[in-house]
Amino acid sequence: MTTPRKTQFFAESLRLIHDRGFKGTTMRDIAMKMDCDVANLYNFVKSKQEILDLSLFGINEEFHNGIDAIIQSGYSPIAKLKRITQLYVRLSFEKPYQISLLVSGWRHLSASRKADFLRERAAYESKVRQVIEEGIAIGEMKPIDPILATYMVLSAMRWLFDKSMDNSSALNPIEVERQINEFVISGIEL
Amino acid sequence: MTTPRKTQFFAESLRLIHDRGFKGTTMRDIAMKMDCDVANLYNFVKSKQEILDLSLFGINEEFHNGIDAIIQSGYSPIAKLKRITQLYVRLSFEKPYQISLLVSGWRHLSASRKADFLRERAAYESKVRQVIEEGIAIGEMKPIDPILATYMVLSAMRWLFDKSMDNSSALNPIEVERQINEFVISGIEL
DNA sequence: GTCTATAATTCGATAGAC
DNA sequence: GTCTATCGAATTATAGAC
Repeated sequence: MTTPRKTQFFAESLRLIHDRGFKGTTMRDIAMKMDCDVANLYNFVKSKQEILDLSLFGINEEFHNGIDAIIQSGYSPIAKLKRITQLYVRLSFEKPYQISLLVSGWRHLSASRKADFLRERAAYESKVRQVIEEGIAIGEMKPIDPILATYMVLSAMRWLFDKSMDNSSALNPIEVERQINEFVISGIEL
Repeated sequence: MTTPRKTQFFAESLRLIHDRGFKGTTMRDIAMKMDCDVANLYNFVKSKQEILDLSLFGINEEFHNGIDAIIQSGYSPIAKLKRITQLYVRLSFEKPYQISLLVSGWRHLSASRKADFLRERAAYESKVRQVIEEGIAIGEMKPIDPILATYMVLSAMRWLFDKSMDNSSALNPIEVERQINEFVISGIEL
């Protein structure tokens, strides 16, 4: 069951985890934000670790589903790449604190869950790489190293989640998406 | 005084801090790697926090000095940008664990030192932005948003330190630098 | 769902002998 | 520089009453 209180619990937790890191965020910190006692938090999760697990694999699945839908579409490699950046930009604006987990928070997963995450991440990086390889093969893209290109394309957007939660920057999602796509595509299009 | 033992202390500390995070790394963890007792570590620093402070502001100064030398040179904006990526790539290979601090470890600085760091970071981002603005002004670069361009250019390299410490990837620094520069410049050159 | 109280562990740091 | 020993504080998590 998802209650408003539970929703607030995850929202406050993720904000704190982003600001102070997972280990640097205590259950007391979260309880303070929730204005309740520490013991209450265990109504929502059975451990602190579970906050990270549920949040991280939630956004992970959402991202993977989006990628898979794009990969399986009939679009050209360039069009697919544009849709992938579009997906990443949208998620960075809508769920910046979850994206933060995909970028850096995953390090604090348990050893077993971390192995799961890294395996899945390698899998979707491989999917993006195959799009680029296909683009090169059909002459749509430059003969760039597909592995490096994958890292550069995905990494070029990894500042966005951090700025989108900064109210002082006031970015326009539409304009940001347009400019990121132009930059990325210019760097890779033949 | 810098002894071999002290050098090892910082090396082991930085590796652990990268893998487990600053809060997730304990003085006991470091002592274990050093094969000595916890108390010995306080011969090298007066607190755990000082490990982060010294390491982070050390690499920070090195990076800033490099940027400043490039900015003050007589090169064209495009050439300056190439040299900046060259500097970033070189440091990512030579000192990946320190670069990791610049990318994410800075969050665990004390409030006062964190403010210092963020001020200096904004200053050098501004310097890079001015190079791009000049490049646009003289018609060397596309009329891209200079702020977004700065973030994209710098961010496009932020995966590198992480891969360079991964022995299984075996990247060639020269080739990586060439491809990153080609990607970045293609994305921004008119 | 909320609270009080507390168990059990782990942490950074210090004192003082050698 | 190295060690033993330990302090005081902070942490996650649980038990049990309301």
